Amino acid sequence: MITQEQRVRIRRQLAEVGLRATPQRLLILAILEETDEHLDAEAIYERARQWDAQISLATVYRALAKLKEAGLVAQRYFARDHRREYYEAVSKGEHYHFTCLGCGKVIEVRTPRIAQARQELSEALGLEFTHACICFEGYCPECAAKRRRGTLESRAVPRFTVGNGVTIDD
Amino acid sequence: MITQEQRVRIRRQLAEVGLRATPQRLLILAILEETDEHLDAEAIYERARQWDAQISLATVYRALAKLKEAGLVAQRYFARDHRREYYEAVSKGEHYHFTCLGCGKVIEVRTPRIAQARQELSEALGLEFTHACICFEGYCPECAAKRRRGTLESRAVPRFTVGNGVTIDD
DNA sequence: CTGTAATTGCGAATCATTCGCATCTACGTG
DNA sequence: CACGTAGATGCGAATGATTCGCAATTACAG
Ligand SMILES: [Mn+2]
Ligand SMILES: [Mn+2]
Ligand SMILES: [Zn+2]
Ligand SMILES: [Zn+2]
Repeated sequence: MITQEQRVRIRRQLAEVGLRATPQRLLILAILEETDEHLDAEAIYERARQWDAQISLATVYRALAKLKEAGLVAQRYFARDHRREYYEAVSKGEHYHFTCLGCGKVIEVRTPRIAQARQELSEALGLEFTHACICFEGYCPECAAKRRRGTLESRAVPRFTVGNGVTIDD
Repeated sequence: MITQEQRVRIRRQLAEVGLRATPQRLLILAILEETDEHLDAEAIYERARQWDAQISLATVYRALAKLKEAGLVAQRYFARDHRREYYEAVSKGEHYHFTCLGCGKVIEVRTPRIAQARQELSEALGLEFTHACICFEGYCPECAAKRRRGTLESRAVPRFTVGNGVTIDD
């Protein structure tokens, strides 16, 4: 499932940021780079186990912390549950997330407004931004319609699959 | 400390949103409305105890959940620790937060760009926004300067006091 | 090939928040 | 202004994602 050239590329990425290329880290990074979903530690652990039956959940957590610190993966929070952390490869590019409270779908969105806000606030106040945690929530078009009609089952379990991205340009 | 007219006003606010006016809720709302800080459940509990020695931490949590649901208080997350929830009265108005990773100070900022992003994304995608969790982090001017000079003690404990707000207008 | 600091796996610990349950109470009704 | 009841409270125990301690292993610079 993990090609040789993928392995080589990831190995190089790790070297570039000064992280030891352990098989666990290679695996975790490969998992995150080949999916379009947003995974939490548990889900990554489940997938990793299929390749390395011995890997430990604590290792997954520690690897994610290192990869995040090194800028190779991004940690995200979705909707109301900020106790559970999700991860995705930063190679997917800068974007934000909208979570549907009806069906749990996560829609990736792109807009220059956030960067613009950072820029303006930075100039006005001398602040030095390093990070912004942005998460939107509400209802996707389908669930919004159902809700207006009163056909939305009140507490759909958030499944956090990923929807189509859209770009607002400047 | 809680004036008679304050009590009456809060009682009316609760009635308007259909919540029973229990003394615990009155107290918690009064505490949140008279401070400029952002308090977590524990901090609210400590302050509330000075007026009602019997109040329970669980009640503080349940009251905050109701008050939030009713739109009287807002829940916030700051910087990296999204496991701890902070609260403030919504009567303070719409604004966002920047947390300094050096000194822990929270600076309130106002910018129309977020609402603009919501508006544009809403039109482009048919999304119905109900909420946005926005938190910025980085370094305040003082800590940024220290950091460039290498004089910033690496791990200042976040204290989450509040700094001056600033408005970027449209 | 070697030495060493970094990493791993395992299980136990954390700790903010939520729950269960028996007891109260706010408040609409007659 | 009692009454009845849905809704609140206080207490302590449970939850559950994440973190830690420690002994054994391993990546990799020299
Ligand atoms: Mn994403
Ligand atoms: Mn604030
Ligand atoms: Zn939906
Ligand atoms: Zn600072």
